[in-house]
Amino acid sequence: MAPQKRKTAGAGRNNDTEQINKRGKLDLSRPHPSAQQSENFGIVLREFYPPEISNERCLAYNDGTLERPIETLQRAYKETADQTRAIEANAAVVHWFKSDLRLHDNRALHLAYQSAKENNIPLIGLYILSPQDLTAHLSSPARVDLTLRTLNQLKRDLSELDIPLYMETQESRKNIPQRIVDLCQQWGASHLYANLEYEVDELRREAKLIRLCASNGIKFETAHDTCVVAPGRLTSQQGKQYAVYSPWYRAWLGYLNENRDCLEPSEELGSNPGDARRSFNDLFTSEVPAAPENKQLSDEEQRHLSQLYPAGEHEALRRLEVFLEEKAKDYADARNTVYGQTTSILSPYFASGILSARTAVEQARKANKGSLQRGEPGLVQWIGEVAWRDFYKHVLVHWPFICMNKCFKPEFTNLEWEYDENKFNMWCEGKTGFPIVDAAMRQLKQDKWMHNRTRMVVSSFLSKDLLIDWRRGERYFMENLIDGDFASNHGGWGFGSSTGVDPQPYFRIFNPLRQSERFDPDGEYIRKWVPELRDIRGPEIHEPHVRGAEAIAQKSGYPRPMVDHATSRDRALKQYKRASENGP
DNA sequence: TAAATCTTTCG
DNA sequence: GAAAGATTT
Repeated sequence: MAPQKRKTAGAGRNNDTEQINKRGKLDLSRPHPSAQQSENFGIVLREFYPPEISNERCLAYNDGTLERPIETLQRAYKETADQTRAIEANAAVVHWFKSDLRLHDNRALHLAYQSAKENNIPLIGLYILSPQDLTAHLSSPARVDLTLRTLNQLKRDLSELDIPLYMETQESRKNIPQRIVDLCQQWGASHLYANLEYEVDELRREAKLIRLCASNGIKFETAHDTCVVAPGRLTSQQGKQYAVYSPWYRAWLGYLNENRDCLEPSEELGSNPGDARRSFNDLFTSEVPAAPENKQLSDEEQRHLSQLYPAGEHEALRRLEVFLEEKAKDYADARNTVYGQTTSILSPYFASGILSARTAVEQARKANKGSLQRGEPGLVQWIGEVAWRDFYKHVLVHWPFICMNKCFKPEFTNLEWEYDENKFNMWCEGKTGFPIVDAAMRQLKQDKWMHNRTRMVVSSFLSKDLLIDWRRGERYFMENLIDGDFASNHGGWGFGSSTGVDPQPYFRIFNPLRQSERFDPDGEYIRKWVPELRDIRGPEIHEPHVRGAEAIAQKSGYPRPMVDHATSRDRALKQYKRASENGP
């Protein structure tokens, strides 16, 4: 056996250099060494995922000779095709709502409706809340609350079309496929529809459901819906998945210009094709489930959040319209200004599927006189931001191992992150002594949302200035954000910490002070979120302790900077450089 | 979608 | 010696 070059010594380190081939690409034919790093990331790994997800199961997704979850699903369809070909519709058609909580422009719902119409049978909506799922996926109480509030509206809107929405709680996620089959059989439904979610657990669950349905005489059809361009559609000339946004974006634009039907919204639903009031009357009284105990908001939070983010797709469509009419023209210039409503704040609605990304892009295109890439700079830029959402979902489908606590760039797996609870808590609580960072973290804590610019600032601060494992920040965001979406959140953290696909280069380290001066020039954002500094009027607010506002800061108890940025910057450069030279 | 530092240019 | 430009991290 060829001798292996000795890398950084250290307990639990795997020094296998063959993992990375000469082009620096991940060798997918063998387990990734980071999978054996559970000692290093022990606290993270155990906290992130339930213990039944072992390292071995992580490896499967990482192994190119095995299959991706999307391929597991495709295989399930292939192998059950004979069983389902002959299935005929009988008493009802079911649409299973997941994170597609809308009637408008919903691909699978529309297919379900068409199927019901062709067979003159009732359409039934189904929603299952799984507390175990919510816990495993770190769904924030705010997002759960928005979901439940939206279900109330969805139920009303469906009811007006005489379509019932049956909702229930299933404690264990494992039981969901069987429960769905049971319900279908109870209702005499032989056709089930749902939109795909692309996370590993979800795709594997759906693959199981396809087989379970097939063996029980039910045809389960899934649709690509959440992305404007379905994952897998865009590959480079060499047939590879893009790992850089810009070329991917050009391909995305090209594809949409060639395939205009991708942007066509699904037809509006009419009233229930079958008489559900007669056959399924009791389903109309189904109540929205309660939030699980660990996902509850206080009354005050609930009031606050339902004011900030009113539920339902009518609100989402209204916001879209207002944004496109009033804000979009300034968006290109104003979007980085962190104070005031310069952005659309549609992310909570995208994340839970209350608004269709397709509708959003199509409406923006129309507002831009039919062009996706030329014309009004604000509209073009905004379409590009919605495209980032597609990009990160495509990345997730192609490299599903990112679902398993892996960063995209393996060389940064072994970076010597800090795990200092105290420092981490100072970041969480917005007590770092860097006004722009603290303002952002407090905005997150109270509004459960943060401006995109400050997401980059605080993620850079955590991973570069504090050198704390970016996964802790990723997790904290998921636990708090009302718009928490795995792919976008992971993508954003990978970008900010320079460990992801198309990241900013590791030596591109934000200077919190410079960011503050550029994007909150008048200090209004800081003044809004950091009351200790409210009385500081001038530019010293960005750096109170060294700009002559020390007295105010001290009196109000605003903390001194917890680190020296220049020193931290040097340390981060050194560590990142070392990790990138040493490899995984 | 960076910032720091080094180098050149101009008055 | 400021400001613009190029290079480095």
